[in-house]
Amino acid sequence: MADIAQRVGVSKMTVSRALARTTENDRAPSEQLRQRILAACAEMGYVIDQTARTFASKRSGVVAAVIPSLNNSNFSETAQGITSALAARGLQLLLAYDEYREEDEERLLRSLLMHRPEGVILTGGHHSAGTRAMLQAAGIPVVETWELPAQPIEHVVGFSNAQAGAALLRHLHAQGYRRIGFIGGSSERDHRGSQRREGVVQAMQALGLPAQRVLAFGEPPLHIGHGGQAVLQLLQQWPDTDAVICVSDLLAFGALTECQRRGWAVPGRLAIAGFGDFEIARHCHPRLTTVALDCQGIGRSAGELLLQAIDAAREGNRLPAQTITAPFHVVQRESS
Amino acid sequence: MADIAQRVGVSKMTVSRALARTTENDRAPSEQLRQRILAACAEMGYVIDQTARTFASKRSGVVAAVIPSLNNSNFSETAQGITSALAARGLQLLLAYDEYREEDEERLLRSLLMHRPEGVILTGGHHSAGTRAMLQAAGIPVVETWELPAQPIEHVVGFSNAQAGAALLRHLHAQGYRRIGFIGGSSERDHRGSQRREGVVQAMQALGLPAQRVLAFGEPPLHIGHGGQAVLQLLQQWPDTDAVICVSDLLAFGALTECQRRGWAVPGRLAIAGFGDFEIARHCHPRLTTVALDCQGIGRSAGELLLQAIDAAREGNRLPAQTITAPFHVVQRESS
DNA sequence: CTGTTAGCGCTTTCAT
DNA sequence: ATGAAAGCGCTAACAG
Repeated sequence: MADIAQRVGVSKMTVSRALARTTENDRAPSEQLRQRILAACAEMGYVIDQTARTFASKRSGVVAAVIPSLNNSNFSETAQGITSALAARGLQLLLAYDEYREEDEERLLRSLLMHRPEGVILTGGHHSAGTRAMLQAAGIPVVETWELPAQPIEHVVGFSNAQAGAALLRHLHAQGYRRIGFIGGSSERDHRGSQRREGVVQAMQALGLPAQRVLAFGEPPLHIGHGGQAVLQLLQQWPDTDAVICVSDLLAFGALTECQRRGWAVPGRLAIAGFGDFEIARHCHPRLTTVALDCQGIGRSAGELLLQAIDAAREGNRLPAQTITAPFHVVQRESS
Repeated sequence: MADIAQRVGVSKMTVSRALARTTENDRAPSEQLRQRILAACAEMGYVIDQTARTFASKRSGVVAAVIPSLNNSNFSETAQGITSALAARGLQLLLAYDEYREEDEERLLRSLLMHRPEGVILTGGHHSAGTRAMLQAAGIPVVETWELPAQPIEHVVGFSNAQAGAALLRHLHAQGYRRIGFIGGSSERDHRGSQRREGVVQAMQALGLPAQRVLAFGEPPLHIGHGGQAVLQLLQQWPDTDAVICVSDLLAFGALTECQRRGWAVPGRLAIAGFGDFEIARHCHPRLTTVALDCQGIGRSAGELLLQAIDAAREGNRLPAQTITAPFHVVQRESS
């Protein structure tokens, strides 16, 4: 920066101001001078050192987020939503993923906090005491997403996975299906999946349906392949099943193709419904009945909420804890 | 850190050494003391400030990568491969994506370089003069992936997309198909797609096949839906086409389901082949003939290569430019 | 609109 | 094995 300053014939401080966003009590140099300075930077290939800037200003310009997996289009869409919200204000997203290993979340969060993010976005509402303590100590705003936690850390942008599951079950019931099964993951690692299952089971019971046809199959992250194996097991165990709800569209698609390979008509022999409205659900044949979510919208809202909280924090205030409920709706398609 | 030091009754420097990895000329305190220091950190919720550490040591512990899109499983697998290679050495991945807008790459790279990464991984081999200049000025090791650039910036982990396209064309030819079409993106934005197309066209010509059935359809990122529209247009224009190569499995899947909706047998009426061996290609019905790549392996190799280069740089040396060729192979499945 | 001074929290270097 | 001093590149605060 000193080199640039010397080259242009001004002080370091003027260069600093030309490269920074203008604040109220620290006004920018003239536009003409600024252009000369930018030109000098470009010529010399100078890129300002964000590390030093962060260090001096105590503002990292970074937001940290933890998602379960990159390889799930739902979460990568949420990440894109976050990115777009932050980009509008020049903040960077530092993204980490734990492949559904929640025991890793703490370690991951620690290494994220070392980078002094100005805010944190988490997926889900189940977090260890250690995680909560670290966030508390960091004293930065937090948004939890994708669920509606009973005891939120602070802000929330989510929806009730249980209600969404129940809505889908009631939809199939209204279509006339009565011997409905559910396929999900075998562990408690995927809390959102478990909540959907509970919502489905409760809705079954409320409608007086038998609620045994519930299969826990495979460890998250669940892939397409799991769906095929699971549907075979389901039909072997309860051959008269007439419809199945899958914990995600990926599983539903796997179930669908397995049925096609066996020559079982979907929805004639078995109706299939998924969850998430993945791109594949809108395009496979037959198209999948599913629950549509605005994944990118969840990310965008979370990002915008965090921006508000960060703005407040920069001015020494604290944004009161907010909970934003994201919409979902059942989409009726050809598979049921 | 001073607080911790005071609490334990040592100097800041001893705390610093307890928290740092031991270097040769700067040895760690006794294990017992170290444990006392770590305990004090945990008690006080202290997390070391990576910003200050980076600033003082001139080592960020960060590697930056640019991929075209998060929403493409090929690239997110590569990102996972990079992450796993870096994690082994405690380095963080700072990931950015440009949604195939190469004009954004420069802007993206600038904001990445501000974080003073110790190395950079790029996707593809087509980069602007500005990008090259910035990387040159940054003086850090660079790995390009997913292509074999004619003039690499430095290191490369990739494969020839043209050869891969040609191999797939020859495979279909060997199966007996003669009126083969190609569906790809309409712009030059996706260089890898263009290279595949060129490989396919050259192989057609080499085999004496007519090479007109080449459709450029839609702007990247191409989705499943594009495949369906494109295959309709292809068959409308050249009704006697007996096989089609799609620039990615996503397009191929879209083409497949469109055929199914129209009642066209695949491969009876039209054989379909994709590219990338996405999960969907292994599970749809019929399964897709495609070109399999080790996406995660590309990421892991790129990460490991970069680690070597970073190690060399830390010791003041420079790793000679290396090119690693990643494998691909045609996978014959039911769709052709 | 521009400049000067001090210092952010840590590691490097050198000393003991 | 541990400590003291210096300083990394930038911005805040204040001065003009």
